[in-house]
Amino acid sequence: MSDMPSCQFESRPRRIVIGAGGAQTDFCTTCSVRPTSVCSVIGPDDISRLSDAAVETIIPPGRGFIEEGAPATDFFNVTSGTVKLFKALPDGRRQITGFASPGHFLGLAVSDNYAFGAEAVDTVRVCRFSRDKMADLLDDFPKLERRLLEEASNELVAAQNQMLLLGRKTARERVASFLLDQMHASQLPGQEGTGGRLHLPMTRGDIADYLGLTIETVSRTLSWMRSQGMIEVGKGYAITILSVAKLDVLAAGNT
Amino acid sequence: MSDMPSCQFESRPRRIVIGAGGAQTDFCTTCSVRPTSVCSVIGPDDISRLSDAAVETIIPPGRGFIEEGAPATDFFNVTSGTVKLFKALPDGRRQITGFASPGHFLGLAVSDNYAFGAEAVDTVRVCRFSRDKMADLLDDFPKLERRLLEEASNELVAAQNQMLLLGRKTARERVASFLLDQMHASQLPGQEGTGGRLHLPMTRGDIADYLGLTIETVSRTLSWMRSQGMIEVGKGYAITILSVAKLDVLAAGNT
DNA sequence: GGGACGCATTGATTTACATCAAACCATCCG
DNA sequence: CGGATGGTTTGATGTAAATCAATGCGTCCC
Repeated sequence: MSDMPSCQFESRPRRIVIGAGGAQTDFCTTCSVRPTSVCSVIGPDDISRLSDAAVETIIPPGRGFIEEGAPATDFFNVTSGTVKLFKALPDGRRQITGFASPGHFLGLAVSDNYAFGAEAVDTVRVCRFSRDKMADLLDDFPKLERRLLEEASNELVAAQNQMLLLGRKTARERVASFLLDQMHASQLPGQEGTGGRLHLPMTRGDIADYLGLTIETVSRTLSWMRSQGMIEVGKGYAITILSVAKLDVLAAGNT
Repeated sequence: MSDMPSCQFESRPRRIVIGAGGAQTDFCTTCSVRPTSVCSVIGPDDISRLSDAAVETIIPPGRGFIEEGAPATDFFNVTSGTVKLFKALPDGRRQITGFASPGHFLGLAVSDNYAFGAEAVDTVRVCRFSRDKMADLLDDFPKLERRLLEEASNELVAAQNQMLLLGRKTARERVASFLLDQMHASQLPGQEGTGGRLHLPMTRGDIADYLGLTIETVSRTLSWMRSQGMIEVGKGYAITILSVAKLDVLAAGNT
C-alpha cells in the first residue's frame, strides 16, 4: 500500500505535471492519479499511455456524477475529496454503501450498468478513464489488475463489516463504529495524526443514510455520547473523540 | 461466465478424473474444480499444476471450516453444496454476509487473517488451495486473476444490495427480496428451471441472520405471505413461489 | 437588515420488530 | 414405545428507533 513513497514521473508537456512532493500534493496534476493507486503500478515509460486514457474532472459538492443504473461508460480514481456511494429505493429511501476517499477506484462493476450512484460530498477531483481504454491498460499492466483485486478485496471486507453493523448493531454501536472508522481513516499514512479531532465532511443525513438510521437518531446518539464524556461536538463538521476506549467498548457490542 | 461448456480435461492418473458430463457432474472429481471457475481459465496442459495445488475436502452439514480471525492459510473454491459466511459480535449476535454456492471462491482476503467465518449449510465439497501455491498460480495465469476480479466485483454488487436491504428495507421487503434472489439463483444456466419451487438448504435461523431479523419475524412473515397467496410453505425446506409479481412489488419497496 | 433556506437539535408519540413464552411436530435413539 | 432434541409456528408483551413536530442557528442573498 505505502511501498511507494511518491510519484516519481517527471513533468511532461501538456499532460503530466508532478507536484513538488509532500503528502498533500504528490499526484499528477493533469491525470490526477495518486502514487498509491495507478501510478505505483505503471512504469514511468508508460505514463503517457495512462495520461492518454485519463481525464481529470473536478466535481463540486453535492453534484452526482454516477447515476445508478446508467450505462457504465467510465471508470474513476478519486484523487481528492470524499465521494458518497449509494443505492436508492423507488420511494426515496437511500442507503449509502460507502464513502470513497483519495486513492479509491469507482465503477469496477463487471455489468454494463452502474450498480450504484455516486455524489461528491465536498469538492472532489477524480481521474476518469473510459472503460474501453481501461481494458487495454489492464491487458498491458498485470500489476494494475492485481492492484484492483486488492482494492476490491478490501472493499469486500469493509462491506462485510458494514453488513454486520446494519444487520445486528444498535444505534449507539453503529455511531461508535462509524466514529472509530473515521478516526482510523484519518490516521492512514500520508495523513497527519489528529489527536482525536475529526472533520467529517458529510452531513448528519449522510451519516444516517450510511448507518441505516434517521437524522434524529444520529443527532440524539451524538448528544448522548457527549453527555457521557465520549466525544465533543464542535461547530460545523468537527467532532473530537475524548475516549477511544469507551467508544471501543460500545462498538464491539459490550453495551 | 458460461462461455465454457464443460471441463474438457481427460482423466489423469491419481489426480484428475472428469465426470461424464451433464450439468450436475462436469467437474473434476479429485480436485473438484468446476469449469466455470478455475478450470475455465487454465489450459489443459497446465491442469497438473492446478491439481498439485488443490486438495478436495468434504465438509458435513453444520461444520465450520473457516474461523473468523484465524490465520488465512487457505483459499477455497466451492464445488457442491452451500456455505454460509458470517461475522459475529462478542455477545453472539451473528450476521450472515452471504451464501456461497458452487463456483464461488472463498478467502480472497488480502489480510493475513480471515475476516469472516464459514460453515457448511448442507454437505459441501470444496477445493482447497494453500495461499502460497495460489499466489504462484496467479503469477502464471493472468486469466485466473481476471476471473477473481470478476468474482470480487460481483460479490461487491451483491454486498451493496444487501446493505440496502439491511439498512433500509422492512421485514416483508427483506423476505421478498430473499425469496426472489433464491429463485434467480436456482435459474442460473446449468440448473434446471424449477417453476417457482425452491428448496432452501438453510434453516429459518440462517435466513434470519442473513436478513438481520429474528427467527420469529421470518416465520411470521412467511406465514403472512402464505395468507396473501404469494407463496406456499411446504414441509422441510420447500417453498413454492405462487406470485412472482406480488413479491416483486414488495421487494422493490412499494409496500 | 431580515426573510428564506438548509441543517441540526430536542421533545412527544407511535410502531415495527424484538423478546418472552408456549405449543407443535418431526427425527433420533435408548 | 417414549421422551429428548432441534427446528418451526403462533401469541402476548416490551422497547428501540421511527415518525411527527417545534425550535434554533448559521449562511446566503435580495
